[in-house]
Amino acid sequence: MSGMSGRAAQSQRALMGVRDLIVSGELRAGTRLSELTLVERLGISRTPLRAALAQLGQEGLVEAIPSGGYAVRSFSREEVIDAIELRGTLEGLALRLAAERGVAPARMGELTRLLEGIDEALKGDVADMNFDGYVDLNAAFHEKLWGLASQTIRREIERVTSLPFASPSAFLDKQANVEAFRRSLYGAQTQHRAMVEAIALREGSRAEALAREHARLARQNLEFVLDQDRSLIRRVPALSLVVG
Amino acid sequence: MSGMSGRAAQSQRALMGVRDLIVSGELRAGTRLSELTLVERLGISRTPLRAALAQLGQEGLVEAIPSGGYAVRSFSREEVIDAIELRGTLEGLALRLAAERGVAPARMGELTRLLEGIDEALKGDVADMNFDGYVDLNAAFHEKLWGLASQTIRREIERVTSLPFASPSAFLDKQANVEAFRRSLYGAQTQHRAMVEAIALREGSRAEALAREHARLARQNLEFVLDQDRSLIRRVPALSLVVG
DNA sequence: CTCTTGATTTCTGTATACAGGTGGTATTTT
DNA sequence: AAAATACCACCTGTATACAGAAATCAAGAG
Repeated sequence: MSGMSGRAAQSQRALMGVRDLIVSGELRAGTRLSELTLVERLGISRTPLRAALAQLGQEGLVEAIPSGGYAVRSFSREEVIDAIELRGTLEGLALRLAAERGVAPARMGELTRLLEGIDEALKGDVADMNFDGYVDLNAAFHEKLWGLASQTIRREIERVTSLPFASPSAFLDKQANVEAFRRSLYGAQTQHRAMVEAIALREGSRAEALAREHARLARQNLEFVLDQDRSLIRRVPALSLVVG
Repeated sequence: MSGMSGRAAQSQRALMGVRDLIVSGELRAGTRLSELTLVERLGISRTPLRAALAQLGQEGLVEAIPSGGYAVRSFSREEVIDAIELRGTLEGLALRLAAERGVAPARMGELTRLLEGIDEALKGDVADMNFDGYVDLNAAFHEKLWGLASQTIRREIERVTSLPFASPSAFLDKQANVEAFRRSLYGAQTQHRAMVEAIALREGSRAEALAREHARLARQNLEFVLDQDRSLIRRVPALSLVVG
C-alpha cells in the first residue's frame, strides 16, 4: 500500500489517531507510547507513526524520553495557565499589528457579520441560547481574527492552539454545555465587539489588551473546573492531562 | 551502522547538516531539497534525513511542496520583521511574568554578574571594544533571561529563535564585526540593565516594553543591511534567504 | 526476605527495498 | 513549427528488515 490519494495520507492518519488517543484520555499522562502497540492499533506502519510522534513532540503533547521513545506529557495547572497566557499574548500581537497596519474593509465586514451571527445565537436568556450555534460561530470568528495576522504569526498561534486546553474553544466543546460556561459568553461577545472596534479605529494597544483579557476567560473556566466542579474534567477534552 | 552513542545521533547530524547548508547559503532560497542528493552529501541514510526535514519544516526554514518534498523557504522583508516582532513579544511575555511572579535573588545575581562582564567588554570606545567577548556574553545573558520563563514559554522562544535571522545574536556573528553594529551595543547594554532592574522592582509592564524595544534593535540592523549596505548580506548568516 | 546480577525480551533508531506518482523530454501529429 | 501525447527517469511516501541499547524478569547471593 503506497502513494495513496492525499499527500502523506498515512502520516496524517497516524497524527490524528494518536492525538485522538491522547486527547480522549485513552492514553493517560505519563504513559510510554509503544510504537509497535500503536502501529497495531491504528493499522499503519512504523514510518508514518514515527513522523506523527515527532510532530506531536513539537506540539508539546508528548515528550521525548531520554532513553528513547515518547511519553504522553502531563501538564501542571501553572503550565496550562502559561499556555493560555501565551495564546493571549500571540493573539494580542496579531490584533495590535492588524490595527496598526490597517485591515481591508471587506475583511472587517466579514468580522462584523460573524459578530451579528453570534448576537443572534445569544438571543434570549441563559436558558434558551443557541449554544451549539455559538460554538461554531465563535470558532469561525477566531479563525478570521487570526487570518488578519501574517503567516509567521498565524503559524505560531496555530501551534500553541494545538494544545487542546489552550484553544479558544477548549471549554466550548458541545459536550461541555454547562451553565457556568454559558454565562461567560455574554462577556465574551462584548469583548469580541470591542476587539473589532479597536482594530477599525486603529487602536493597537487597546486591541492587544483586549485579546489578552479575552484569552483569560479560558483561564477562568479552567480554574472553575479545577476548583469548583472537578466532575467537569471528563467533559472537557484533554483536561485529563492536567494534574493537580 | 546503528545505535550510535547519542540519542538519535544520525538525526542530529542530519539536522545540523541541512541547516548549515541552508544558512551558509549553499542551498539558495527556493531550491528543492532532493533527499537522495542530501543523503549522499551528508553521508547518512534517508530516514534520519527525513526526520530532519520534517523538523526544519516545523521551524519554518523549509516548506513542504504540495506535490511532495521540501524546498528552502524564502523570506520577505516583512516576514523577517514579523519574526523579530514575534520574538520581542515572547521575550516581553517572559520578562513580564518573571517580574510579576518574582525571581530568586540567586538568579538575579547571575544576571547582574553577566551585565558587569558585558560592561567590561564594552570598556573603551567603539574602536577597541572586545567585540567577540560581547558576542559570547550577550548570548549567555539572553539565555539566562529566557531561563526565567516557564518551560512552555521558553520552548516557544527557542523555536522562534531557531530562525537564524530572528535570533538576538543574528547580527552579532563574529564575521559581522562592523562599526555600525558595534555602535548599537552601548544602547543595547543600557536596555539590558533596565530590563534586569525592572524585573527586580517587579515592574512587569516596563520589563515587557523594554524586551520588545530591545528586540527591535535587530530590526534596525536588518534595515541597515538591506537599505544602507547590502554588501553585509553575505557576512550575516542566513540573510541570503531574505528577498527584497 | 531483599538486593544484586545476569540473561532474555522488547524496543527504538537506522538502513534499505518497494510502489506509485510527478515532472520532464522526446516523438509524433496537426 | 507548435502543440499534444506518450514514454521514461527520478523522487517521495511507505513498509519492513536489522542491530544495538534498555527494560524486565528471574535466579542466586547476602
